[in-house]
Amino acid sequence: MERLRQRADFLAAAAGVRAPATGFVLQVRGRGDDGPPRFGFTASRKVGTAVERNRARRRLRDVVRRTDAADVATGHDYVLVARRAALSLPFDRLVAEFRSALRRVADKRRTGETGARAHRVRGAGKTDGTASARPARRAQG
RNA sequence: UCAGUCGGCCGGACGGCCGCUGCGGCAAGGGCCGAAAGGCCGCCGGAGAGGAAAGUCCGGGCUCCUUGGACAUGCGGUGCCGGAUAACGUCCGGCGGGGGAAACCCCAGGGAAAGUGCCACAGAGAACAGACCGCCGUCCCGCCUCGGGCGGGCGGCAAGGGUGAAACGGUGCGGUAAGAGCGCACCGCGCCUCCGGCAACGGAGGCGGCACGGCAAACCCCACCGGGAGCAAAACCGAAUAGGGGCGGCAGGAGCCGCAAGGCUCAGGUCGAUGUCCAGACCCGCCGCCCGGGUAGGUUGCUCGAGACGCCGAGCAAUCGGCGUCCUAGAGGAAUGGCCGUCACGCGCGGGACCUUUGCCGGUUCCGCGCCCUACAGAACCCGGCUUACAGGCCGGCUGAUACA
Repeated sequence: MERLRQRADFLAAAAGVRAPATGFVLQVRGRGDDGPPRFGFTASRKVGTAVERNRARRRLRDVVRRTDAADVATGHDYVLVARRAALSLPFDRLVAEFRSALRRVADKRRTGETGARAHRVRGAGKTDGTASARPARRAQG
């Protein structure tokens, strides 16, 4: 997994498409090339103390690591902004939320529209039933 | 065993799957990103948060700044004595004062006879203090139920009451009209001498009749210490763009001066919604190359150090010396983890057995289920301290009580 390091990259992603969830807010920006996707993680002071911020960032990092491939587009930067719930939510729930958020973001980018379509997309994310199938396939490879 | 007190230590364990960071070794040829500097990509091995990593309150190392140094002034800090230390406001050992039955704990603990200032309220009186109640008189006046009493005047008194944080030292005896260091003894206080101690200070003796209230976290005085900023310090490498300097090539209307270089004048272009005129400001060339400063960015600084552990020695101790062994996190939108299982510890609920009891309560142990699945908390240049936070647990010293021997 390639990580975002420069402050400018984070600022650019913040201006892109966003998809809120209980545990985090996902922000995506197309870079305009076809390199590998990159990920950044942010946990502000609002999340809690230094210990809690580190823990939130590490959990989100592993959420991304276990999801990989499929819904992630090449040539895009993804930033996960941690919320306080990222500390207490069950891990499986976070993984499901991340898949849902990825799908919503992809829809938004395809239609070029935001706002009105978000309701339908959020409903589609809840019916996602492939949560347990993906890690199993990973184990074979 | 219980109660208290002081000090030290630990602060989950094991395993599975999947990851991260840097180090060492092996490979050494290539690929990718970038304009460059530089970065990333392979396999194996071992390593990877704390006692406070925290607050950023003191003290240092290190780096840069004032050209460098000295002194003075100002400002800030510290404040019993001795020792430890690189240094400290830290630590150790003492001294003095206060608390406790004791172990032990607490103290911002220099100077108030260098000066200035403040001491509210209450109270009669508060800093060369003071008669409100009261006590006393062989003094004077008046009245009466007349060897006495009452009231008033004059005078004496700081013992008692009352106020206050504090009232010209306390207790006792003598003394007196009543009283008072007025006199005496003891205690306190001040001064002097001697003795003990490196010293803070302690002890003894003598003298003084008591003067010298408190506040210096009020100004101040005295002694000692301190230049400022901080790793986003700082060093090196180094784009794009704008601007600076230099070199070369090409272009350069008209007139005048000049051999020439060049100079002057008139033209030329840009500026306001547009055009003309006037005034003003600016440009007064274009292209290529080179140089230096410097921003983004990159690399270094970055972990071998007042280092850790063990043994021996010195010292009451803080600590110091010697010898041996070891290398023990180095990130940078920030690695040191995520998920799961088993176990331990703790807490709660239910049940069984045993001890105790009339019984309840209580204690021990076993089983099952549930909870927390750990508290406080995450290195950010590095050390020495201080302060604050902390579930639970372990060990030891000392004091007191009880039991046994």
